This record gives sequence, structure tokens and C-alpha cells, in this order.
Amino acid sequence: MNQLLHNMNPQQKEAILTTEGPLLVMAGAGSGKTRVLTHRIAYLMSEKQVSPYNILAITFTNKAAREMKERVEKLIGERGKDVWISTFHSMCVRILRRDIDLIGYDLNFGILDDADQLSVIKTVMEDLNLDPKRQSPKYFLSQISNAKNELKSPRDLSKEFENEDVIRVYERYQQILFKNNRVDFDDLLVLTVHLFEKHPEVLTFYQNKFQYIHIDEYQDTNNAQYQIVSLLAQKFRNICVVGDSDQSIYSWRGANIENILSFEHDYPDAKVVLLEQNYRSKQMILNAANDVIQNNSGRLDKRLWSDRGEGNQIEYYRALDGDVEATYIADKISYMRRDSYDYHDFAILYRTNSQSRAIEQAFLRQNIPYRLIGGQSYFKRKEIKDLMAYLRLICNPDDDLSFKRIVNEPKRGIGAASIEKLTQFANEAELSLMASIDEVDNGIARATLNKFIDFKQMIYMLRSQIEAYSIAEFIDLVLRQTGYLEMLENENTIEADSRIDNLGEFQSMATQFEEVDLNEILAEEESEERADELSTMTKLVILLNDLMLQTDTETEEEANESKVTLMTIHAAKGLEFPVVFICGFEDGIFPLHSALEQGGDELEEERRLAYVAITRAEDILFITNAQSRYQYGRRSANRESMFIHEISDKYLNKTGIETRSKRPSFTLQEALDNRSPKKTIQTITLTTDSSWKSGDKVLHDSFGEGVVVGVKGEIVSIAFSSPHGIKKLMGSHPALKKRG
DNA sequence: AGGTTAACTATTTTT
DNA sequence: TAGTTAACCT
Repeated sequence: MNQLLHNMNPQQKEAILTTEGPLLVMAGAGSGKTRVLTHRIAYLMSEKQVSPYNILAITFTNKAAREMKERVEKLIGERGKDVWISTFHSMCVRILRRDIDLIGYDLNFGILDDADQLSVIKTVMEDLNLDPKRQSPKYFLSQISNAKNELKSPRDLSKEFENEDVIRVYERYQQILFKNNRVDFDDLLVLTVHLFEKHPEVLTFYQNKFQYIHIDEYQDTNNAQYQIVSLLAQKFRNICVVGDSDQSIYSWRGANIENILSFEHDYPDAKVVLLEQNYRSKQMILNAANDVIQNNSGRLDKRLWSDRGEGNQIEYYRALDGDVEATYIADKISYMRRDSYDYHDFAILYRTNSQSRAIEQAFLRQNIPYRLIGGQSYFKRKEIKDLMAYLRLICNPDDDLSFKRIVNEPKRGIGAASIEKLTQFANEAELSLMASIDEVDNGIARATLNKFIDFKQMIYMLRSQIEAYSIAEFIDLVLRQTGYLEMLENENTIEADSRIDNLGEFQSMATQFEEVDLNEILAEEESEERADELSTMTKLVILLNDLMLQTDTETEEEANESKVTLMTIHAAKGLEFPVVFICGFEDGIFPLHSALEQGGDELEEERRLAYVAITRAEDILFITNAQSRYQYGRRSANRESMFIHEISDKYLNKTGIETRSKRPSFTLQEALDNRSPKKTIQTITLTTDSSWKSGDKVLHDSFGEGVVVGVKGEIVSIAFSSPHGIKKLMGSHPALKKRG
């Protein structure tokens, strides 16, 4: 038997063997869909002699793409590198990088993140005299995003008698982006559709290239993505979509569950494979998940089953208040990890980010190391955004958005008033800000004008030197010449030191990109170009766009550290843990107020979220909540989540207040019996010169007491109590002392 | 220009 | 509670 089909169940085999024609794989949680996908790709190459260049696989996250790539390579070897495995957005960037000039943009276009989007919206609202209190910038942003996901232009909206203000803001917003040669995340999809529609020869090229198409998490596609897939698959119709309508949790971002539900309608000759066997969880956990999801209407009735054993009841604990709840979780972890589990076997899942605080405090008190997923991402940090703005401005001096961001950073005595004045002139003269500096009649006072001129000369000086350097060297030059590094150095605070470290990290990322990643990208694209033949400017533009799409920066070592994981349920999709705690299981929090009031689709999405949360657990699941807790600074009481009542009592072991305990929490021996077959636990023991190790208690001159939660070379991550949170500090910093 | 204080609001966020 | 933003003061 073919090695690639080894250990596959009949449905999985069928999914792998059905290489031709449309195929829908309805894959329940934990049913091994990634395994099916990777083996299918390998099978196409090894058995069907399909060239890797003719295979496309699309995922939603970079992480998923990376993992899939690794697994395909493991199965098939080096040739696996040549398969396009990427996210929708990276795929679009690559397509647009070749041909976006055909639809009017410059090939050196830059990508805009959501913070940038919001600031554009704010200026547009100012120009149009719209009151942000009546309609918030965020409202406009989401309306625009929705429109784009539906592939609707401002003109299309006006036909539908949409909110007049939305149309005006959308129109203006789009003009500004175009003028600055910038595109937002949604544009990447929209413009790719436009490109395909207006230039059939481009579409034909990609249709011929991608003869075998795979889409993961198909239930999360929005209409623009759907359109891209449809266009690409039109010719060969070898399209394999994998997904689970019960795990559709991003409809508020435009994901359209109908896409997967109507696949058979779109492709009447489609074969459908249902994967119901779960390889992740004990049956008890699946029973609870099945119980909950059954309450949703209009779904394909799937029932997950497992042969991993019955397992324990779900531990349901209702606490007196939020602190007691957090303490309960911390206690359980301390207890269980003594001999059965490692810290990294635990995950704490919550509905909203703000819930993490209470847990963090309890963990800090009890010295439980943790990693918090989400929150401020690396690329949203000010210093990184500033550096990227400099680099973008150097590549494209007409980029007003970048110009405004850094013209007075570090302080050059150019204030808001002067920038406003220059902007006024630039708008009237239809010039970029940079170009307006040279105009004699721009009305800027001589003293200020000189400052602008100095700034411009500096940028152009850097621009003229770029080709003499590698990207990493050039970044160094930029940081020095602009005075940015000096500004941080002079600050002399720990804060500034860590910013400098971050910039250094950016630099090493750039080196890695230039020397390794770029060639892989080019190889995948079958490009004749080679990295070392590209100009530094071109490489830099590619790097900047690549980084904009990169949000998860956690390295493999960091992910494997022995720490408890704290994250939202949304962030947990696709992951699994031996022991899972779902906390704050209360009406108003989970499901959220709004969903509870609105009912209908909103409530069903919350229920799917509960389903996702429950199915993350392998061996043991805890569900907790609190009778009362602090919310928005006031104490409020919440009822138990309606979802807990949907789980049959026989699957629950209720403890805590207001619930009768049928029996004590399971014993340690039971916990041991329920362990997964021993996994190779990779506890990374970092050997460092510094004497710091996780768990050490420290005293910091300004942050007070804290606990070391990670050590990476000279850098020690220390968790301080709120409001400081986790800080990365030099282990040798004089402000830091070990506490006994 | 730039820093400080008072007032306001409150999901989730793969890219 | 806490993060953000607008108004206010130096």
C-alpha cells in the first residue's frame, strides 16, 4: 500500500485519492484535515506526477502555511519547497507585485495596516467635517471593509442607498490610498480580482499554473476570496476545499459561511467527504461539544467520535468571584503539573482579552510561568512602525502617510500646524508633501521651511545611497542618519533600551530575509530573478510588504517553552492542548451581551465559538465562571452561561457554589491514567551566561516585584504586576536585583 | 510646540 | 479598570 495512505481511515483515503474534480472535505475538529491536505499534495506529486509548480494550497494564517510547508517537505523532500503554500493575502501580494501596474498602481506599492487605515479615515473625516462622536472612525472602517469584502465600490454602494457619509468617506479614503500608492489588506484581495477581470491573460496564466487548488478553512472565506478561488479554479476545476461550518467564527470580519454550505451547488459534480473521527480528544469532551453545537439550526449534522477512550467528566466550577476563579485555575495547574503535566500542556481560553488580567495576577502570585498570545504585536510597536515608515518613504518619497508619521520623529521642530499648512498647499497643487517643499509659493515661513528642506535632503541622501548596502546595513544607516537611534539612546530608560533591542531584532530579521527567505519566495514563484540580482530597493519593498502580513512573531523555541498559554478562543482555533480551561463562562461574557440580546446568527456564532473552545482539549477540560466579578471597574453579577445548560449533566462534574458536587474532583491517579501517550516534551533549557532562570523572583527599582518568565540570551523576560506587565530587560541591568 | 489632565467608552481581529 | 482622545495650560 502506498506509504502516503498508511494509517488513514477510509474517508481520509478517499479525500487523498480523489485528485481530479471538485472535492469538499467536511472536516470536524481534530479529524486530521491538515494531515489529509499534506498527504494529498504529496500524493499528487509522487503518484500523479503533478509538478509542484502546478499546485496551490491556501491557508488563513502564516503559521498554518509554514506548518503545512514543513510537513509537505517532510513527506516529499526538497521538491515540496516549490509548491505555493501561502495565505490568501501573501498570494495576492505576489500576484500584484508582478502586474499591479496593469491596473494603475505602481509596482512598488506598500501595504497599510489597520492602525494606518484608521488614521487615514480620521483625516478624511476631518476634511469632510464629520463628527467622530456621531459615527466613529471604526464604524467607517468596518463599513468600508465590509464593502470591499463584497467587492463593492463606492459607486455600487450609492446604488443601494447606503449611508451617504460612508460612501463619501470610502471614496475619499480610496483616493488617498491610491495617491500614496498604498493598499490595505482588503485591497489585496479586491485588486487581485480586478486584475484578473480586466486582464484575462493574467488570469489565464495563473489558471494554467494552479491546476490543483487546495483551500483550508474554507468556512472562513469572504466573498472576495471566494471570487478569487472561483476564477482560479474555473479552468481545471481541480479544487479541494476543506473546512468545518461549525467552526466558522469570523463572520464579523466578512467570512461567509454560505461559501462552504453552497459548494455542492457551485460544483454539482463535487464529491463530498465527511471526516467525523476525531483523533484529538476523549469521547467525553466530544460529547459535550456535540451537545452544544446541536443547538444550532441549519447545520449539517455531524457527530464527532473518538477511540481515544471515554475520559473524565468535564470539570465545571462556579466560583464566588473572579479572583476565586483565577485562583482555582492556578491551584489546579500547580497540582496537576507536579507529576502528570508540564506547564505547556495547559491553555486558558477566554472570550475577551480583558479577562486575561485576573488570570495573570493569580499566576504571578503562584509563580506559574505563562505566555500571553495576542495583544500588542511586534509590528505594531511604535519604533518598528516608525522605521518602516522611514524605509517606505525612502523607497517612495511621495508617500505622504509615511512622511507625516516620521517628519517630526525624532523632534525636528516641525509641528502639526506646519504640516497642516504644507498639506493644504499640497492638496491644492496636487502634489505630494515631499514635492511641495520645493515649491516657492507654498507659504511656509522661512525658518520652518529650512527644517523641511533639511529633512528632504536627508531622505534623498539616504535614497541615493541605498544600492551601496545590504538591507540590514542600510537599516543601520537610516537609524543613525535620521537621529532616531540617538533619540532613543539619549532617553536612557529601560523602555527606550527595549525599543533599541526591537530595532536590532528587526535588523536581524532583515538579514535572514535577504539571505534565505527571499530566494525561497522567488523559487516558489518560478521567477527567473534571483535575490542577489535584485536591487536593494526592490528587496526592501518586498520585505516591507512581507512583514506587513506577518503578525505572529513567536519563534518555535518560544512556543515550546514550558509555560501555560493564555489566549482568546479565536486565537486558539487550530490548536490543541492536553488540558484546557475555558473561563468566564457566563451570560454577558460568553455569550457576549450583544449576542445574547440579538440572538439569531450572532448567538449561533458564539455557540460555534464555544464548540471551538471545547474541542481544543485532548484529555481534560475545565469550564469555570464566577458569580460576580469586576467589569469596567464595577462589580457585576453574571448568570452561568446558557451554553452550560446545553451540556448534558451526565458529562459534567459540578463543583463550587450553587452547584451540588456529585463527587470530588478527579484524583491524581485518574489524571495520570488520562494522560496522552507520553509525548516527547521539548523543554528547552537555555544555557546562558546569565544566572537568571524562569521562576526567579526579582526586585526592580521602578517596576517593583516580579517573576522571571523567560530567558533568552542576555534578555530576561520578567512579569511585573499591573500596569507594567511583561518587560524584556537586560539581565545585567543595574536596576534589577534577585529577591530571595 | 509639547506636555498634562479631564472626560469618555467598553467583542472577537487569521491578514 | 484602563486606554484613548480632546481640551487646556505652560
